Amino acid sequence: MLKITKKVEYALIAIRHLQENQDALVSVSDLSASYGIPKEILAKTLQKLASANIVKSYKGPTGGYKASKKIAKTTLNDFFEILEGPTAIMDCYFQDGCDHLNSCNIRTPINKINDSIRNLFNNLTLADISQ
Amino acid sequence: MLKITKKVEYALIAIRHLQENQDALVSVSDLSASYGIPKEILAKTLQKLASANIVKSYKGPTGGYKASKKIAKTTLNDFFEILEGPTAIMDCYFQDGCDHLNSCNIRTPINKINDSIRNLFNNLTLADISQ
DNA sequence: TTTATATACGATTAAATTTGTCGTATATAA
DNA sequence: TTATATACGACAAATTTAATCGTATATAAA
Ligand code: FES
Ligand code: FES
Repeated sequence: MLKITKKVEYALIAIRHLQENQDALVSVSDLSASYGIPKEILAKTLQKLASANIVKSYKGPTGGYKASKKIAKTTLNDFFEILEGPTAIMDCYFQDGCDHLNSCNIRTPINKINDSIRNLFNNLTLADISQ
Repeated sequence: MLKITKKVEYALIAIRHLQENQDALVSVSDLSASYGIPKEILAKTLQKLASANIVKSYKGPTGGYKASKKIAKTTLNDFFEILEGPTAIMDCYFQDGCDHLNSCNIRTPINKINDSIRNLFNNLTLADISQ
């Protein structure tokens, strides 16, 4: 219930490390070894962050990842959605029909809760939660 | 990721129904049939709400549940915690040791995010999200 | 007093989601 | 040419959530 995934947890760890070592080029193997994170999962996670320009990737030997300038300004909502898709406490929030078709009496509360959470995450940046 | 459970969904449906029919005594069978919810799950869910005095229960034939006066003032956080235990995006929030022992670099961000969410839920009542 | 129907509660099974692994391709510095 | 890094997709294991089953207890009505 309302838990974040390991993917997001691992991404946070990686991002924090890259931010604290701004100019270093860090490989997945290094991060994986330092923090005890399965290499393949972390790799795929960083690939997603790279394609969203949150981090920069460099291929080949001596390659790895660096923090991008965009990183601090990124909102929590964008960060989560890059990794996990739309932020919603129920799937129906982003769908046309609702799960209960005829007799749904929770559309209003579900939307209110979700709006509040999205509003919260849209107004918190990765920089905000780091200090 | 950050989803609510069916238990909470079912509880919301039941609560909304009981609030809209303040004086009626509604049985689990009725609710279950009206909204297409598995009876046993809904029963256990309402039992939890009853022991927290969110709803009142009446045994025997013609028995059922009623909304209590406490219901509207209940915060979202209390409501969630009655059904699902402590609100936390990661288990370590409520534990002494953290999951990464030596090399945890995400304690601050995890706590900030969780504090924000708990603050949000503590300041929203069931009445707030219903209108 | 008997019977039917409701809540109460624990144990177990089924389904869905999340987490982790494996295999292969491509880029590039040495 | 070779070793090492990112990139990406398919699959398997593990965990969590959802649903079912079984039994006990209370109580209104016949
Ligand atoms: S079930 Fe989500 S709005 Fe009806
Ligand atoms: S893992 Fe949660 S605080 Fe370290």
